[in-house]
Amino acid sequence: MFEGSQLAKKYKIKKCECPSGKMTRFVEPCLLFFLSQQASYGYELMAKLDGFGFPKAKPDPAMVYRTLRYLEKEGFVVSRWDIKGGGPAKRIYELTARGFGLLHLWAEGIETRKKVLEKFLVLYKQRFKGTKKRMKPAVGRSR
Amino acid sequence: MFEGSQLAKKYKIKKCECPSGKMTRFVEPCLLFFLSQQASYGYELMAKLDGFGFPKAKPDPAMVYRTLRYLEKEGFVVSRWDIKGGGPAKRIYELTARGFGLLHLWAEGIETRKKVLEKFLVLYKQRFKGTKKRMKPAVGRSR
DNA sequence: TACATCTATATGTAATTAACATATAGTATA
DNA sequence: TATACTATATGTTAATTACATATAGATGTA
Repeated sequence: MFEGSQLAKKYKIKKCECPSGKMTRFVEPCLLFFLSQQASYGYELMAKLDGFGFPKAKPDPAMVYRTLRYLEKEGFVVSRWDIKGGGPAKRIYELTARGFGLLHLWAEGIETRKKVLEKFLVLYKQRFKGTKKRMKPAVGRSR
Repeated sequence: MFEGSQLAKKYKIKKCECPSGKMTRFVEPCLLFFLSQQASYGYELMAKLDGFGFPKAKPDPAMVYRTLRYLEKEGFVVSRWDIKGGGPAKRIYELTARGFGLLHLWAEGIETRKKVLEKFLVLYKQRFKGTKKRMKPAVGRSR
């Protein structure tokens, strides 16, 4: 996400020191949402995630498949095998009523998250507007 | 964050199953931002975090102190002891030029995160507008 | 037909990050 | 002199992600 960034180069901040591009447990709500649109299976859901504009280039298959199994174990989705179509058998997942409930809950949480990030960005832009983003350390302290 | 939520009750979703209120590594950029305003120390920074509208009620002292030591180890902040003021000695932190760089990098990352969350919410609202948020599972599948 | 490639699902393990618990100690106040 | 508050810090467990690898059917192609 930040590799090759101009800022990272400027301040000699290596990749490993950079803020991670993780979106904590964001795969789960995405899967729930996709399944709320229509039943689907792991491989296809992975492709949808790929086009979602994730920070990380590629979604991890492990995350997708394990999350789906977890959701089924907890009763948020149900699955059945599809051996009709071409290629290897697919495990088709469908969202249950509880699954819809979880999705709505996630949406509330994501709304909150977004607001917190927005608040940060408002304060940040306020603090640095007009500057060249290379402020000297502030002197003195609070109280 | 979701305990006591109407939705959670409605769908019998227990606390432990709920999406976590975590904001991955969000303490770090907040500390950097506060220090970009003025030098400060752990206990005071913790209080500022508290008022930031975090999903979790109280910030974890362990996170704050450990993050500050990490930032110093990596050269993003420098510290000195303050034994003048009342109460126990305080370790005052100041942001370095590299620290400012890291903050700007974080701001870029947070902007990206926010956009991803926004995208999710737009699609979600589009999908469920007008419904009572209790949709029956979709039938049929893709292709 | 043999081989590579694509589709599809799945698990094992290491690394990262957060959460919870606890220790230490100086200062203020009741 | 106990109690609460301020202040910093570390040890350990739990949660979550990242990376590696296994399996296997179907399809294309040399």
